[in-house]
Amino acid sequence: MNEEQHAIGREFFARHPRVVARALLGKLLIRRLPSGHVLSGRIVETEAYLGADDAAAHAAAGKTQRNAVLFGPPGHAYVYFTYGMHYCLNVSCEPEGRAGCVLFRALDRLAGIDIMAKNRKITLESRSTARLRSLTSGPARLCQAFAITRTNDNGKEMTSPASDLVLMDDGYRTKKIRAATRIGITKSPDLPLRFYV
DNA sequence: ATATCGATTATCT
DNA sequence: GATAATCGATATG
Repeated sequence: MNEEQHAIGREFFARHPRVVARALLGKLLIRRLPSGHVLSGRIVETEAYLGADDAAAHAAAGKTQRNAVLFGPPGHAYVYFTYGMHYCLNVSCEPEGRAGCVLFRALDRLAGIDIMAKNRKITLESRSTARLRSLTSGPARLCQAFAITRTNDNGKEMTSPASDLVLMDDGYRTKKIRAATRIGITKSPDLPLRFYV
């Protein structure tokens, strides 16, 4: 554990999702498993989802049971289930009472690669780059690799070093960040709210 | 490498 | 009853 490494505080997330999505690139997602194993990955792709002014956002039509976390305090996990089989992870943004979040779309795997492969049910006998990349490239893939589910993780505090799902800053700075339109949405497709390294 | 398609169910209209 | 912030398989170039 690097001594420069620290959990990112709640204030970081109490901002506009567009700002947070960009700022999260290069940060670490850490997962502590009940077994004691630790998984980690560096964030390389995110998307921002806003509130009432963003038709593609789950929060667009107001608060429901499903999206309640988005209206709560910043820095908490919003995990939703979609397409009948996939989970996706977001972190809540904006001050409490206002909706917004950042979707995690891809990570560069760091620690715990063999466990990620097991969680993904992927064989790594040939450690091809494509095979390794497929562990955590995609919002539902990274959730499966990190064993993130709605029942276990929705609403979880992600700013406490003691949490088993934490965001950390280790001082790494990304080189070039690019912006583009978001993927897989039909409603507000033209907003440049996707960020990647 | 790119395109198309089926899977499978919680959530909302 | 329709849709979905996706993925993996299959087909084709």
